[in-house]
Formats: sequence, C-alpha cells, structure tokens
Amino acid sequence: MDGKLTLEKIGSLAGVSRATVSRVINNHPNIRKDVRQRVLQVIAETGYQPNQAARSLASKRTGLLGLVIPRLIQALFTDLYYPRLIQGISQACNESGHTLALFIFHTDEEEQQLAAQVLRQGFLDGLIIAGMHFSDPLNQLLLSEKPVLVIGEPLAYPQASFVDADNRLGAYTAVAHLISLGHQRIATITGRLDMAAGQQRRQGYLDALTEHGLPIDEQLIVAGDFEQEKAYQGTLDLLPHQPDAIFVASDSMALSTLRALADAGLQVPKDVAVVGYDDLMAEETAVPLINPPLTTIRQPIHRMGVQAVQTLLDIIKNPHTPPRRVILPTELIIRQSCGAVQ
Amino acid sequence: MDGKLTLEKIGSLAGVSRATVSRVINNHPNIRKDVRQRVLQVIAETGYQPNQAARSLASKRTGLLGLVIPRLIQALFTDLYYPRLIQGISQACNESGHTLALFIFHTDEEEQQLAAQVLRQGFLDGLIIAGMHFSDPLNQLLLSEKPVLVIGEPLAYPQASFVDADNRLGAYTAVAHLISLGHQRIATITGRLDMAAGQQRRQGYLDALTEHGLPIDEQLIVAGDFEQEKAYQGTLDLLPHQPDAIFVASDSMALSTLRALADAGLQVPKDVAVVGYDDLMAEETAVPLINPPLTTIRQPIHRMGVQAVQTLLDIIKNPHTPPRRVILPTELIIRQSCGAVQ
DNA sequence: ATGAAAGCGCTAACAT
DNA sequence: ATGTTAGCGCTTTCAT
Repeated sequence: MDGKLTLEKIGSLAGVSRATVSRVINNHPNIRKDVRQRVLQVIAETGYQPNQAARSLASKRTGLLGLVIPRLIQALFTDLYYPRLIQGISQACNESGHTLALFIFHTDEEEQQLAAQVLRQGFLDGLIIAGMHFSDPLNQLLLSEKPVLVIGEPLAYPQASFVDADNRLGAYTAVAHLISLGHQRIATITGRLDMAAGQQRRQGYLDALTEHGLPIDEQLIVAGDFEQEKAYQGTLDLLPHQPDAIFVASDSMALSTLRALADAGLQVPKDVAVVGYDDLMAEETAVPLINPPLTTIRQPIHRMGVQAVQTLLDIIKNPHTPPRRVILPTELIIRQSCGAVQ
Repeated sequence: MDGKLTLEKIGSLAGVSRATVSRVINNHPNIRKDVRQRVLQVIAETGYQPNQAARSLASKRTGLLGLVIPRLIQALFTDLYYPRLIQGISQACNESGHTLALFIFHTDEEEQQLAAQVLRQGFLDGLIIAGMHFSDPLNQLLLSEKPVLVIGEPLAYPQASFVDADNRLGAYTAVAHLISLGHQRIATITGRLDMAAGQQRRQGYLDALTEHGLPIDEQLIVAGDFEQEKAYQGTLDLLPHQPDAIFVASDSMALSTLRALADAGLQVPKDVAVVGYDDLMAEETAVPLINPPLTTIRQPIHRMGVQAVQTLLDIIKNPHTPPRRVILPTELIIRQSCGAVQ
C-alpha cells in the first residue's frame, strides 16, 4: 500500500500534474489557494514523503551540511568544547531544515583519505571545519569549490570565511583583570602557536602588559600546546621566576597548573593567582569540586556553532562575495582562583 | 574542465561502456584485470567522483546512517558520555564507508516534528537511537520499516534490537565490592526508573544485597533521576539512616553526593564510602582534582558505539531476522572513594 | 566479460 | 496558474 508513493501518484489523487505537487512542496508562489490545500490534504492523508535522492539529483542540492573535526582526538575526549559546538550547529541545522553530517577523523590516514571523499560531488551543500592548525591536511578542503566555513580563524588562509571568538581581547581582559588586582609579575602558559587561538591569546597577554606599562619578561612566558602535560611541567618551570599570577590559555591546561601549584605547596590565589580560558568546566559538574573554582574567559561556543551555520548558509546563497569574518565577544567569569572574590 | 565528469565520459576515455565503469567502481566481479586497471587509471587521472544523488536514486542506498539523540540536552552539556559514543560510532562509520548524520533534538516540538522527517524516504539506510526513555515520542521510530538499533535496552519494546552495557551486573559488582570491604548499611541513589539503566542498576544493587544475605532497607533506597540536584538532596535525606556506604547510579550524581557529604561534614571514605557509575570523569581532566577520586563502574562506551554501527549494518544486510540483543561487560575501577586503597 | 537500454523520482525550463 | 517534457547520473536487468 505504502512505499510506492510518487509525485505522479499524489498528483493524480489531487487531480493535478506532478509539477504542481512539486511546486506545492517547495513553496513556490503562484499556486491557487484551493489547489495548494487539496494537494497538502492528499499528502497528509497518504503520508507521502518525497524521495530525497531524486530531489537532490534534479536540484543539485542535498540539504546536507558537513562538519569536519580533525584528528585531535584528545580534545573530543577531554572537554566539552566540541559537544557544545555540535549542539549549536545541530540546532541551527534543525532550524534551517538542513541535516548535519559529522566527520570525525581519528588518524592521519583517515584524514587524508576521507578529506577528498567529503567533497564527493553533490554530497554536501557546504562544509564547516573546526579546529584546524596551520599544517593541517584539511587545508586542502579550503581550496575546493564547495562553500566552506572555518571555526577558528585560519591564519594561513586570509581569504577563508570564518567564525571565531575574540581571542586577543579575551586574553587582554583576563590579564588586565589580574593587573587591576595588583599583580605585577604575571606569567602565561600559551596554547599551540600554530593555531590562531594560541597566537592571539598570547598577543592579548602581551598587549595588556604593554598598555599597562608592565615589562615583558620572556622568562614568564611558557610555550604550551593546549595539552595538560606541558602545562604541568611549564608551571613548575615558572616557579623559580616567582610569578604572582598565571594566565593559562585554556581551562584544561589550567587544571594542570592548579595541580602543579598544589604539588609545589603553593596556595591559589594567595601565593599565585590563576586565570584560565574557555569556561569548559560546566557549573553543573566539576566546578564545585575544583579547588579553587577557576576564574576564566568564557567563549560563546554554542553561539559560534549557530553563527557558523548561518554564515555558511549565507555563503551558499550568495557565492562570489567577499569572505565572511565573524568575531564574537567573550566574557570574564570571576571565581576564586584570581583572588578577586572569596 | 572539471565538474562535468560522468560515468559516460570516464567510459569513453577508458574505451568501455558506462556500465563497466560502474562495475569497476562498485567492485563487481567478472571484470578483466586490464580493463579494471585502465578504468581505475582514468578515474585517478581525472579525479572523477561519482554523483552521490544519482547513485542513491538508482540503488536505493545512501550510505547515510542516522544517529538520533533525544532532547536530554542536559546530558550533552554535562558529561562525556555522548562525545565518546559519537566518537565510536563515527569511527565505525568511517571504517565501513558510511556517513554519519547527527540529529539532536532540543525541544519536544523539534522531536515530534523532525522524528518523522528523519524517516524521509530513501534518506537514511538505517538509524541508531541513543538514550530513549519509556514515554519518549521517539518510540515511534521503532515502528518504522527502517532498520533501527537502540543504544540502551528499550524495555517497552522487547522486539527492538539494541546494544547496551550490563547494567545489572555492573551495579551488582559495585555493591558486592562494598560488601567485601565490610560495609553493611549500603544505600543507593538510583537513576531514572523509566530507563533500563536506572531500573537494572537498581536491580543489581538489590541482587547483591540479597545474595550476600544483607537485608533490603527501603529507607536506604533513594529514587534519583541521573540529575545532580536530586542526588544532592537525596544524599542529605539518607544521612539520618546512617548508611556506611552509598552506591550512586551515575558519576555525575556521585559528584553531588560527594559535595553533600562534604557539606554535612562527613569524610569519604572514612565515614561513608561512595561508588559511582560510568567513569566519565576522564583521568586527564577532572579526576585528579576531585577529592577523593571516585571508585566507579566503567562502561565500554566507545565500544558500544562501534558495536552499534556493526550491528545496525548487520541488520541492514540481513533484515527479517530476529532482533539483536548485544550486552557488553563493564569494569570496576577502584580509586579512593570506596576506601579499598589509599 | 561487456554493452545496451530502461528506469529511479524529482526539478525546472518551457509552453500555454 | 498549471501542464508537458527533458533531463539529472547512476545502477541494474537483459542481452550477447
């Protein structure tokens, strides 16, 4: 009974041609009210669902947006950045009637192999790439004809459209806050410097010191990589230079810093103040148990996801227009680790 | 130059018909070695990519597997269960040459509306549903013709295929462990009892007490819902009945229990031992900072994801066969909160 | 082992 | 405002 419904059949049931039914389904103008009603009626009664493949073949659109997440497995396991991003992206997809295809690459080979396949002809209407770094083989995707939007400014590709949070200003705010609390020897543990997030947060740190007339001391700058191990060691390495505060470029690293300081017998914030970045330790879970609760810069991750989809759809709709550069604001979240509050 | 490549064109370049090229691409047998070579050669040289929509239209397969996650936003924000599950599912999809379409529902309406659309004709080859509860509107998806696999046993639909971890045995193991440590008044905070995970873990708790000759004391059983708030209050409610240990049906709730006990001035594990469930506080992040580190039951979440895809593909390949019931083992992870180690 | 040809179900240009 | 018709690019019988 079911399963064999086609436009043609719906048309004959409604007493119109299949073209009219198609127009009704696709919300074309210039359809008589009563005809539209009748057609919708039949569609509802029969439970007809258009065949997606046929639509795609004829229209050259699939309604599929791809989200590509590179091989930094660690991050996906470790914190809630990607879950929140995906949440935002998914929500925006639902709202715009698109479907989200998720590509997570687990190995370099997979990344190489599948990257090409992601671009399969007529498979995706557009592509969102999250978390690239400079030498990422995913960069090749940026060169395709397909509409692409990157999350996190891709420094090596100034012509690419992207959505990002204001890393420089976020870091600046964090450090300025520490300065306002009276700290003078403010150290930093940076993120990966081959990613915009790492570079720009470092720049914000430097700018804050400079603009407030504090000297830049290279010994107070440790190169991290967003991973915990280096952050732990980096913190220990900083101690001989007696920082009175540390700005750590991610919360995940900041946890290691807290641990290292505790292991060294130092109290936070009494001996050393700490500010993180990301606000990924959700209130509801770990925060109340982390001691002391982490002052940090919150990124509007969910909104970045939503924005990414909206911007991508705009690119799809208006190709051959200048690249989009969307930069969202961040927010200073004050908790105990900076010493501003008890 | 590019972009207009079709089977026909590849065929003429290789000196064969388009049918032969199709066979080569789809690894059909009965193709002369040299012909296959020649065709593959041309494909590689031209960078030809088959048009997905056309393939789907003709073959009635899309290579798309859907993953549906119901509207329990909270969970996605809060812990790493879904990220790990998605990771496993994605990996298995990559390996089998399928693409993962992700559907996250954020509101009830979305769930109602989109659930039908997920079933759009010829859009998905199959469907994985994660984290349903009894009255979930998603249950309607189980009634469709489409191959469906559920993660987490759907108690109301005994004929559905599913993958789950052994909740009952996991809980049993946790409680038996507490008993072996000499605890006598073991309380529990259960999960949602309208989900198998909640019900079965509760059953495991009961079985462990019974089999070890301990009495069941209803006052030591608090109904939780996998959320933090009830767990906090539930823990406080338990205290007058002087439990010497608490088995909490999820790590997330167990954190609240730890907090409540601390707030009540009780020491863990000295005054009260605690065992959680899930092992979602990844070693690399919060664990070292949670005090005391949580003894817990680890679920093979990643493997459940992989298994889900494999089982679904098996169902797609062999329809009209009995439902699959895959139950994976769990593992007791001993840390400090149970008092077994220092 | 290969080719010819018939669709798959829809959209969109064209015609009226 | 609606119908007619020509593909879209592939898979899959059916021949040979």
